[in-house]
Amino acid sequence: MNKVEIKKEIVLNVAQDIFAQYGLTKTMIDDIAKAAGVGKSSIYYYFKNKEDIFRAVIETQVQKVQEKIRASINAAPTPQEKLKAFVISRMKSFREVAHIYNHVFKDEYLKHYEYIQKIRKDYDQMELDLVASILSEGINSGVFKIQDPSLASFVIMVGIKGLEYEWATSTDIQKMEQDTEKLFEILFHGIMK
Amino acid sequence: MNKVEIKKEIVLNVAQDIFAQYGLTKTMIDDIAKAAGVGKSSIYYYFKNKEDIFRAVIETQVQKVQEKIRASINAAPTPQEKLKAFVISRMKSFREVAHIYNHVFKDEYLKHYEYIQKIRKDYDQMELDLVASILSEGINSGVFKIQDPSLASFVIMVGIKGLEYEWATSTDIQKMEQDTEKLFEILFHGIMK
DNA sequence: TAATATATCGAACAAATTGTTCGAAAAATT
DNA sequence: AATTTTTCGAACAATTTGTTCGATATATTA
Repeated sequence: MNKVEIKKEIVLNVAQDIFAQYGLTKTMIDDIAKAAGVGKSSIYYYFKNKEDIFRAVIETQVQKVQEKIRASINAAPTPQEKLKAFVISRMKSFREVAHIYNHVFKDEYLKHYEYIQKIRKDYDQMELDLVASILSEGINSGVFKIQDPSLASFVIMVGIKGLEYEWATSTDIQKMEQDTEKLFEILFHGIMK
Repeated sequence: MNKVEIKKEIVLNVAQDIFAQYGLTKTMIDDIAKAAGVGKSSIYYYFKNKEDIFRAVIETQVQKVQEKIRASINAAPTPQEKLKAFVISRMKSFREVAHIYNHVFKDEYLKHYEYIQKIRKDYDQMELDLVASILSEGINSGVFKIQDPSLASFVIMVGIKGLEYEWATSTDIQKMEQDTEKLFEILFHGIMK
């Protein structure tokens, strides 16, 4: 990582915190510049404009969430446990980025419809593929009996998203994991051979 | 409370939340108006300007903190327990208004030096008087041996403020109360007859 | 009901804010 | 020493936003 990339990283890190607290519109370039310890105009040496920084922050966040989820799935041995790992890891990661998540998907989603929508859509598709691949693996190894994996993963994702609100308001992670366990107990007995 | 006062109260309540989150400068009149469900210009029927709302919010907060502290002192039977009640109640109240407290006394204290300084000064004086009166009561009832109550209360207040940072960063209220207990154990044995 | 007072808001404006550009000056590299 | 890379102050343009004002709606009073 060369010098420019390091500086970019620094700016991105402070921008992440400030955006998380204030959102896109209420964050000023000078806020970021001051926090990063550089002049306001220097920011434009690294990024095209404010939205460019915001986009980079969001993309970094999304990528980190993806990586965490993938890692926890890979660490799980069986398809059943992979599914559980996916749900729990997703839940935890979302809680970690809850602040910026609120700004992106609630406060200001109207103004920046286009590219936020695209990021969201891409992310949703990636999750769908992930779940579908877990299900396929389960079918191949003979533990799941599913006719249409992509349909099943769609249903699973819809279910998870339906629980999002409940998870967002709860503070007891252990209880959430227990609830997830219960959910999957029912789900597994519906699809297991 | 008449209609105007009720509306003022509503505006003040939403303004409190928004100021707590964004601070004075980053809060827009329209944010408050939208949250209160009124037109932007209607706000000016109730308040002179933005700072007027901010000042009212701060004053309300300060007053509520004062009331809580006074109530808990009155509920305590002995001077020793009144002192303890003061410290613990103050600590808890400050934690409750921590968000707005940060904005008022950290982020923007330079811009609005004059009246924030005055509010702070008045509040400090009130606390000083409160502690002094508790000490006086203790002296009169013969449980405290103090030459100069106002000097002693000044020292106590300085001590409490010195602990503020530690309290602000800690999340374990029970531990904080235990620490306070220890502090007062020492203090009491120094001043008790 | 008519008349008066109270309450609300849209539109417009002035002032301030702030994202962005640009050229010059450091700092680093060749 | 020359050239390239990096940084930033100052200025500008565009936007934002606090505030005003007159008109309209709603409530009150006579």
